[in-house]
Amino acid sequence: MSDDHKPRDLYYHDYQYNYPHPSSTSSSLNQTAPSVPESSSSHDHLQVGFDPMQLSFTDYLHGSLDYNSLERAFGLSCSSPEIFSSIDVGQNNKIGSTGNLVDSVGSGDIPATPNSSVSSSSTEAADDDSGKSKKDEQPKGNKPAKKKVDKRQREPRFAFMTKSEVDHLEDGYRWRKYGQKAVKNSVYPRSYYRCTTQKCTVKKRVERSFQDPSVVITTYEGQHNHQSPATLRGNAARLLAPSMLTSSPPVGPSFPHQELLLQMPSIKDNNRQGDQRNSIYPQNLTTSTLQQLHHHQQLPDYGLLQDMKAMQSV
DNA sequence: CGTATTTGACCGGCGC
DNA sequence: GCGCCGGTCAAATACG
Repeated sequence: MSDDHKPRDLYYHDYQYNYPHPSSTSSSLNQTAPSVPESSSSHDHLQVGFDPMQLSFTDYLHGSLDYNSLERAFGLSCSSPEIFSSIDVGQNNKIGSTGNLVDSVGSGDIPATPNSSVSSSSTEAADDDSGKSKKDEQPKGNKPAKKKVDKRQREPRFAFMTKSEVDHLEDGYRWRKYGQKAVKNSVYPRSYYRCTTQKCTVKKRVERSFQDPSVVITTYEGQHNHQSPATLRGNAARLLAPSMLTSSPPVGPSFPHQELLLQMPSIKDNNRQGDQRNSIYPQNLTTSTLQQLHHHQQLPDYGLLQDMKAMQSV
């Protein structure tokens, strides 16, 4: 009962934002890329000079509108086997391989900079196979009329590894926690969130790496079909400090600035087999890139471009 | 009082 | 066929 001493709270390290000023921790992403072992060797190791000032974590979320396109845009087709193999959700697993996942990053990719946060991410082709689709809306208690219609209708996933003190990162959207489960290879539980927007079916999982507690793995599943509450209140600003604009969660002062090491996982299967073609370090994710995506995919506006433009103007 | 979170149970896929 | 495990539900509880 109560509330304060639940063991689980331990997992939620105090929500403290020790993050320095964004500007102070900008750019270091490049440093992570190189740490990737042999990997790149000769392939296109896209090193991402991800500039937080141009694109924020939130943007990635928006970018998730179309993982495939992003993938394409980034030229992901190559990569570092190591990171990918572990992060790759390809098989019927889930990014849950926390241990490995983090290991890759935590071991050498992540600068031990306490203040700076680094994250990596990966997407999963819509062709997910876990097939855990069980029931989407039918009550489980009763006899569901339809059983497995949408058998494998899994949404694409997009995972982020973020070095952060807070488990639940503010991304501008409102989430409702609907479950928490202990993960097999981790002492930390995995939390399940769902976008609170009515028709939005986006879900996200948040778990902390047990090997490196400072790393939080956030996996987004699905695409928002609406603008983020934060966006509605202000674009540019939101990108820099989403939480400040979100009136909802009483979170800290600002979103811990992080640099992302984006990893687009392979579309899983296909021909990869532990080879070498998966992962990546995205190139600079610039406005143009997004615009391209936007254009190619004819994505709804969702304010993404506006955001980007706003950012540029800033 | 309304909303969000917690938490145990349940479901279904997968590997053995 | 059985057990394990991830994912989700929903009642109970906490909180503002």
